[in-house]
Amino acid sequence: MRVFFSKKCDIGIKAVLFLSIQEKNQKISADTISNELNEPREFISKTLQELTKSKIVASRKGKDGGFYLNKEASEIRLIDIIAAIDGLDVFKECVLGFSGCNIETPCPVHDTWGPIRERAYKLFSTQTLEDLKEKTEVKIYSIKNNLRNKK
Amino acid sequence: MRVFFSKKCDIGIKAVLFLSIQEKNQKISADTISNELNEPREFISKTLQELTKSKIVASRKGKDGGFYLNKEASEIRLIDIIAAIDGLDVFKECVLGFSGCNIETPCPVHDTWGPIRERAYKLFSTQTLEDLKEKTEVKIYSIKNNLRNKK
DNA sequence: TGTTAATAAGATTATATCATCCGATTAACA
DNA sequence: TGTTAATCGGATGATATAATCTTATTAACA
Repeated sequence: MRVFFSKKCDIGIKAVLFLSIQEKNQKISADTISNELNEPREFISKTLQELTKSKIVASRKGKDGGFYLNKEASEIRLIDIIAAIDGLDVFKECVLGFSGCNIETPCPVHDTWGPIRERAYKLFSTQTLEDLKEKTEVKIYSIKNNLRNKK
Repeated sequence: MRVFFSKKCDIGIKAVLFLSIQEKNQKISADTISNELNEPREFISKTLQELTKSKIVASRKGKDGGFYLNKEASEIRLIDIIAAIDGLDVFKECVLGFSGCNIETPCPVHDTWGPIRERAYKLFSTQTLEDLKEKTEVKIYSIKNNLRNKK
């Protein structure tokens, strides 16, 4: 079930996080990422293709090909991935779906939602993948272990 | 485009807010609500039917029938409507869609997202429709005026 | 008691999102 | 230079959500 971002966006974030903890410029196949994250291979591949258009990742065809980060991990933020896939409407539109919700004609929770949304935006826009690296490693290794235990 | 809740949930909230500023126990037809909120009549009616099951609103068939609040406005919170339609997963599940995101195996933003989510939950669960009444009136009248100006 | 105007409820259609499939292209390397 | 293994990109299928339609039921009231 969707929480805040679309499934595709979730997948994109996970896949890019996975790439961010690999050796620099190492090419990783969609197949590998799929196995490690336990997400459909084609969905991973489609989503990463989309992210190559916004220059966040790059890809290489052919044998030993795969995906890799197109910038330094310290130059990529989660908000860049979100902007590329879902867009930033979630940080702009009215939380109750009212049209024309702004300071002149605010919805009943406009004032209270504003700061929350701002804080969320900060969360995704201040930290870089480099900042998140340790936490990312811990989480991604736990997925792998979890899968092993289930077999 | 979806922001935080489903379209149906948005519609439910708007419709119940609309009912909350009517004279007590006055029955309002789905048709009227549809016109005032500028939303599809059938969608309004379907959604309110769903909310009758959770006893938030009540309805009366036949001539002069319609929908009305089943409780005092001071006893209904936005979270009650959200729980009835979308459920409360949005306040529980991992914002990045990681499975098993908890204190033991947290996702990279688990710690920072927690307080934001909590604040959002508070926003929807502490204020009642009665508390929001004035703001609701202002917003809903602005929709009507906006529509008139467009004609 | 018949007409009218409303919701109720089930069925259906439309749209967006999610997921998969397959042929074309590409590059490594034997 | 042929084989292999990867992405690319277009097409398609599946599912969930959104929106509509249709018929039944209900209640007011002339």
